[in-house]
Amino acid sequence: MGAAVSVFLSTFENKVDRKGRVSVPSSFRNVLSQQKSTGIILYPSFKHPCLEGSGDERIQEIVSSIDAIDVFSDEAENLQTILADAKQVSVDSDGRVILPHEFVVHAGISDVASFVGLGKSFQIWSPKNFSIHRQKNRLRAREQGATLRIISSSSERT
Amino acid sequence: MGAAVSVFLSTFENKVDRKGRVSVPSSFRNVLSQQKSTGIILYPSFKHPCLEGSGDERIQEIVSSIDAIDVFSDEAENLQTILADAKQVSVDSDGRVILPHEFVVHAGISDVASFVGLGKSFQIWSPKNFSIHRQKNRLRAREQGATLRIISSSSERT
DNA sequence: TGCAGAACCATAGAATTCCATATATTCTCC
DNA sequence: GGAGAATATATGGAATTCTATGGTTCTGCA
Repeated sequence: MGAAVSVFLSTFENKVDRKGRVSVPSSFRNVLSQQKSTGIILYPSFKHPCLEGSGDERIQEIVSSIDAIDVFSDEAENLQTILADAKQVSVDSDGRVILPHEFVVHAGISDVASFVGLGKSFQIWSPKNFSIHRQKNRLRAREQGATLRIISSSSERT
Repeated sequence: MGAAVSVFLSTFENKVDRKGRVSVPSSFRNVLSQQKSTGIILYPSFKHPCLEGSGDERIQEIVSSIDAIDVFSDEAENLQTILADAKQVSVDSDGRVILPHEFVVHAGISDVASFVGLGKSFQIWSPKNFSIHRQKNRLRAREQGATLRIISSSSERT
């Protein structure tokens, strides 16, 4: 077991079997258990052909956000859309989850899924789409000199 | 049984049979039983061609809201309209409810109903109407960047 | 008695749990 | 430091349980 970091980090490629099962990277599972999450929340990204994932305690935050604003506002409906599209998947005793079929389709996943750590959350991609996405991001980051900004913003918190 | 999150989540399409019976998604039933609801409260949505649903303790909240505001205000009348239009339906031993005929008509439901989780409450749509509604919302959410806002707001915690 | 609603089976398919194994990684003891 | 043991991870498959759904019977009420 690597030294436990409390954030989702790095990228892992795992196989998706015929039933849609896929192992959650063990380091991700450690983060989840630290968060006391009993499961994982997944929802299709608005922006990209991938899935957004996080511990299920995140759902409480979304629900609270909805409560805090006008129930009939666009904003509330945006957040509700996430809830409507989201699914909770439970991690089985072998550390696997089942990717719902619609999600597999949305992300263009066939037999391999890339788990991409983003700190507080993570994404699930098809390796192919992710490598394209990654290359685009790197190019842009280099042009914009994002490195400095990232370092300074991450230093706010342990 | 997946680890239960105590909110209505995700979307399920279930069949409505000739008698108007339809299965309540099992995860919704879990939320309801956690709330100690003996039944479900349904009322037609003002805004959309769909039904609003929740556990029956939600009615208490609406009643309190009415008490809290000016009895003769428009808002009070809106809330009272909800009470007047609402119906309680009971969940049978197989986990099904019967959708009242007027409600089926209001929502344009024929033989399939979509149960849409919105956190503390849920909606029931005809799949067709819902897919239109959903697409509109997703487009708007994408433009308004709902995803980013959630991620950043949750990262302030803990 | 006839009808509508409720309770009661029955079952196919889906989802969850359990078991087995290959591979990689870490530990231990020499 | 290194060989082998013990552990952990990823992955495939089988067995079991749960859910959704159709049909039938029962019951109260007009």
